[in-house]
Amino acid sequence: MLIRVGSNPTNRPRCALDLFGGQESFWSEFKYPQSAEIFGEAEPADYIYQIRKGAVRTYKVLSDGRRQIGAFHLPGDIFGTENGEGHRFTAEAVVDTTVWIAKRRSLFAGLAKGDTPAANNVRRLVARTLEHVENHLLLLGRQTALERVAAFLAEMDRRLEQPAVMALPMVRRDIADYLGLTLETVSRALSTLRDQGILSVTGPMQREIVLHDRSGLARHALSLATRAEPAERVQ
Amino acid sequence: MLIRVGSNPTNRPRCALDLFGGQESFWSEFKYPQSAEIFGEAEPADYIYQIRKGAVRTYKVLSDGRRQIGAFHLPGDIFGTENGEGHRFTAEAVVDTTVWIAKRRSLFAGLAKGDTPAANNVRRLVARTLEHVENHLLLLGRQTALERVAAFLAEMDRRLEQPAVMALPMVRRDIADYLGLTLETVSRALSTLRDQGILSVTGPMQREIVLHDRSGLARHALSLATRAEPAERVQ
DNA sequence: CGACTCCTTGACAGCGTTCAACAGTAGTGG
DNA sequence: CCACTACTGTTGAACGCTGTCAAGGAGTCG
Repeated sequence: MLIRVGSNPTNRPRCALDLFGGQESFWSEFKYPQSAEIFGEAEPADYIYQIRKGAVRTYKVLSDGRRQIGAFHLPGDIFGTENGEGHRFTAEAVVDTTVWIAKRRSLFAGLAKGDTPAANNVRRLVARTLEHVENHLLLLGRQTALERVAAFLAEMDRRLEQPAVMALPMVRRDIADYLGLTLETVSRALSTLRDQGILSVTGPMQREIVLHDRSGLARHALSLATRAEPAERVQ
Repeated sequence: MLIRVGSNPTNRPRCALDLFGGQESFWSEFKYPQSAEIFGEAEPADYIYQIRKGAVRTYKVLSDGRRQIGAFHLPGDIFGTENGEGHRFTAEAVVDTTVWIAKRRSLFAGLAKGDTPAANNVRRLVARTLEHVENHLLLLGRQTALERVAAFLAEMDRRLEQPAVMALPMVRRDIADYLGLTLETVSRALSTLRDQGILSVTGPMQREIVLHDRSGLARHALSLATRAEPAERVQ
């Protein structure tokens, strides 16, 4: 149905997230069922969101249906921090998801009043967003399918704090649309890594990954060139 | 040699760019010859730059030499506005380039003091950067070679304000590294558009483009899905 | 049980890359 | 001025990575 489904917004837990540098702010808790749209592209950006539980994908869609997922957001992550007039992505719950929502007005009001700790935190947040999307440019423009999947797994492993079993919340098509591939290619890359002994794929829907060889994975996920050792242009 | 080559930084024209909302600031003029490095990845970001003349490319490089250009900057554009500790891109002059440079400290000092016009301008600048890079994600992840080249030409046409003859400052390899393609594929796409009568390629180095059919070009450069007309997923 | 979704795997095709040849241009030094 | 070299761009041919199409198994849900 993709309509906004929220719990009663009147129960507002007071949660002083460090985003505000000690200034207490009011956040409302909302719940979205799997595949529910949290906000749509070009909608006014009135709130910012922090995930308590679940996962969210933000994406753009071309007129013929091709989709590019810009990011996955996991518990603790803050999203919806667009600086402009409205959202530039659509946000959907990957699985049943609980978020805390705060009005942007209060946030930027504090920022405009010279609340430098809050301002710095917001800037750091935007900087992280920018850094992620810029690294993703390099992945989408210049890496092979195997490198992309390895980079994705390494990213998830890091963000989930290297669990013994990595439970991916998203389906193969989501991964594919995040990496600019097809779901078949993602599946094949996972099989390749499995055949190399780098990981195991388990779970009822094959969505649990056990990493046996993190350095082997890192060998597939490329690193940036260092200034000390200038890269020879291959071609 | 790629070392910083600057004119005497002591001559400082006073230029109140509207970035500061009327607050006058001091900018120094610098000149960089073709292919000179303006700043390197991970260098401290002490200055911001506005282009007076020429063009600049910002890029990342993988350890094996694969390069992804994140953006081209043209006269009037401001770049080097990273929020974090240091630059996350390398910036090079595409051709002989003149820039105005301002110290970041003065800029963010005004921002922290609650200078809301300046703060809003900086935010708008970062928002534009974010918007461009997010659209580029969609291009790199989900568009064909012809669509990418058409989108690039449409972008340059718009930014150069639809000149009769579009003089591209960058070589084919730069375009390819911006679009995630090879230079041969870029050349082939240009030939295809030429054979379709959409443009002509002229000039001594084939770097002058005359657009005959902008709507024909727009037909190749895809548009985002609209909310009113929900996209049927193709596959 | 039946319909549906999700995932894997195989066969094949195609788009873009790779490799190569050639032409035009710019820069350099005699 | 001209030869020489390096760089840039176009085009052709072949290859290969990834997409497309298809089949089948496993899990989920009513």
